[in-house]
This record gives sequence, structure tokens and C-alpha cells, in this order.
Amino acid sequence: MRIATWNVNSVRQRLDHLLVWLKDCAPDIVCLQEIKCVDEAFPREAIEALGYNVVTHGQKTFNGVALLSKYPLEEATPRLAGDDDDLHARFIEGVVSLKTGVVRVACLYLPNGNPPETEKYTYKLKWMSRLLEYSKERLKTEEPLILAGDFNVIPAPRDVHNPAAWVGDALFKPQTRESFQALLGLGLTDALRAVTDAPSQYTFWDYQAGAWQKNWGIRIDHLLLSPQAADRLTGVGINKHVRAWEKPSDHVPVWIDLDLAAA
DNA sequence: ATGGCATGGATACCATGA
Repeated sequence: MRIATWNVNSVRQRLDHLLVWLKDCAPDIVCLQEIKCVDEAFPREAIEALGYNVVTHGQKTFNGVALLSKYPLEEATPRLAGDDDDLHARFIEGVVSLKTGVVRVACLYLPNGNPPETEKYTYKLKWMSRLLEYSKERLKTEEPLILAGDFNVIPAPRDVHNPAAWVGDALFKPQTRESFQALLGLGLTDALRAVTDAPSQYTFWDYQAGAWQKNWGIRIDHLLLSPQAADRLTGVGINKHVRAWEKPSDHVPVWIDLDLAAA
């Protein structure tokens, strides 16, 4: 089973890329972030035509997440628990049933948090704290769980071209990285780091300053696996070539393969 | 070329992002 995540930076602007990539990569489950539209405006028919079930949690203009799955999505639930006043569309989870049991996938778009001296960073840290609580609860079930999305966290210096330039940034500040490490401390595995120690495994390149051409990237799109999922991990990939397409997203897809028997 | 952006949604620029 292949599970992928991609921040598309507007699903309507990126629909052609998304359809081509879905055919090439052939993921079974996809987590999309920054769809940047309300649910009614999501191009669901074109995606359903490729054999996917679709659930969305969108909002006008900003944010927005979606789950695509070749298997029926059960228990599709938007919003991360812990703050009823948080109206940003940044989280949706779903469950699929296989012969061997269920797989739960949480699709998330973690707040950017810049500038760090503002309430935006406070919001980011609180969101990460809520994600930690959510993960604690879900891990108790001892089922395959995948947290996939744009975490807006650079986990370590090897995950950024020029660490010195990012020390004060909300994506790389010590408190941000510590909060991410707390997730791993629960027993979650960073899938990419389970298969390689190599530096420069970037998933995002800024549109500005020729960042792509200079390979000034950062690794901020992640798939975190519960022990029951990590035990089944057989492969991880970053579809870097997608960043070279015409009018691309600034993020590229990341995928994992799990050895789970199909339904 | 010595500075290089993209998106949506109100326009005839702005907020947001990372």
C-alpha cells in the first residue's frame, strides 16, 4: 500500500499536475494540503474518475486539506481536538479497512508560525501540543497510524541547505524542533529517516531567489508512523522531479510503501 | 540580467506563505 502527502498550493491551480502525478505514482491514499478552496469548489469529479474516494475539509482562500483513497474512507473527521475556537482547516483523518485490519491516516497542515515573536508562533506551538495529545490517544490503540502532511518543521540541520540562515525561523527554532522530537518520543517514526541518513532530502523550495535552481531547499513534509506501521515500511520516496514542472507547487510529494495486505 | 514569487480575493493592491 502506498501512502503519499503533497502540499499542492491551490488544488485548482495544480489539478493538471495532480492528475498526472496520481497516474504516475499510483498512491492508494493521498493527503493534500493547502487546497485553498471551499469543499464545494474542490475538483472532486476529476479525481473520482481515477478511482479515488474523496473527503475534504476546506475553507475560503487559505489552508484546506483533503484525503483521497482507493479504499472507502470510514470515520472521516475534520479538525484537531483541543481548541474549539480554532477555525483553520488544517486537519482531517480517515480510516480504511483491510483484510489485516484498519489503517488510520491523519492529514495535517501544521501552522507556519512566522513571525516567531507574534501570536502566530504561539498558535503553532499550541497546535503542536494538541497534535501531541491526539497522537498519545491514537497510539493507545496499537494500530497502524500515519500522520502525514506539511509539518512546517525542519527537524535537523541536515534538513536545510543553510542552517545558519534559519536559526530564528519558526520552522527551525529550538522549541519547534523539540516539539517535533516529542512526537517521535511517543514512538512515532519519521519514515524518511528510517531509510536514510542522507542530507539534502528536501521537499520544499521557495519560489523566490532562484531557490530551486540553487537547491536551497528544506525538508518539512513528513510521514510519521506508529510502530505497527513502521514495522511494515518497505520504501520511501520524494518526487523531486515534480518541482521542475511548469508552474509547480513549491512543495513536492512524499510517499511511503507499507507491506499491508489489501482488502 | 547582480535580482530574481505565487496564490485568492477583494481589485486597480493586499494578506499570506516559508
